[in-house]
Amino acid sequence: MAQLPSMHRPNLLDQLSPREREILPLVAQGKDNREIGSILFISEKTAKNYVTSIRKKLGLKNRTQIALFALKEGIISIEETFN
Amino acid sequence: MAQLPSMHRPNLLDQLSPREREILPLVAQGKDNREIGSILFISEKTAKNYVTSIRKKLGLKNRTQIALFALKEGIISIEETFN
DNA sequence: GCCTTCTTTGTCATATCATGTACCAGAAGA
DNA sequence: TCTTCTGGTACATGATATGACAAAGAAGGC
Repeated sequence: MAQLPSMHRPNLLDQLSPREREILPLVAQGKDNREIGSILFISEKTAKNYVTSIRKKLGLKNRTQIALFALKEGIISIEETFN
Repeated sequence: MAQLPSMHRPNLLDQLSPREREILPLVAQGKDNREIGSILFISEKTAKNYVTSIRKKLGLKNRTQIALFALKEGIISIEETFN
């Protein structure tokens, strides 16, 4: 049986702060830390900290897995990625 | 109108060598170079080189974009990723 | 068939840059 | 007080740029 994107397990996404939920789709679209920083007007270092925090909270190994997670959860659709 | 995964543009995938086509889905599943190396019994360095070559041939910036590309093209499905 | 010549492929290496890991700390606000 | 947002340092690991070389195959002429 299929899993609807909106019905998560005990809700990993709720563990993310509002700002982290802003970062997540940008990572998932294939953007690097420098790009994320300039989009949100924060430093690359801060962007990096958010990505690390997201990754740890979601229990993932790298930012590619963050992207795949976001797609699985329906946070972004494949059409809204890079090009 | 929707685009079928099997009808590519002038076929980017044909530019990839057989070995590169083996590497591509592994990248797309969120695996790092060390994992790819041990799966294919080659060194991490060699895996690294293949990923670079794939990325350049496909005109992408990083391995997250490789993953997103592979999903768009239907080379892998979201279900066959990491966990 | 045999001998070049060119190209592709697969392999590994070194060097540099990006990302990840592990913290810390101040400001602002609920 | 507690969380969130922000930026930072220091170091480890992963990713990217580039070079190199051997093996194998295609293509052609002799």
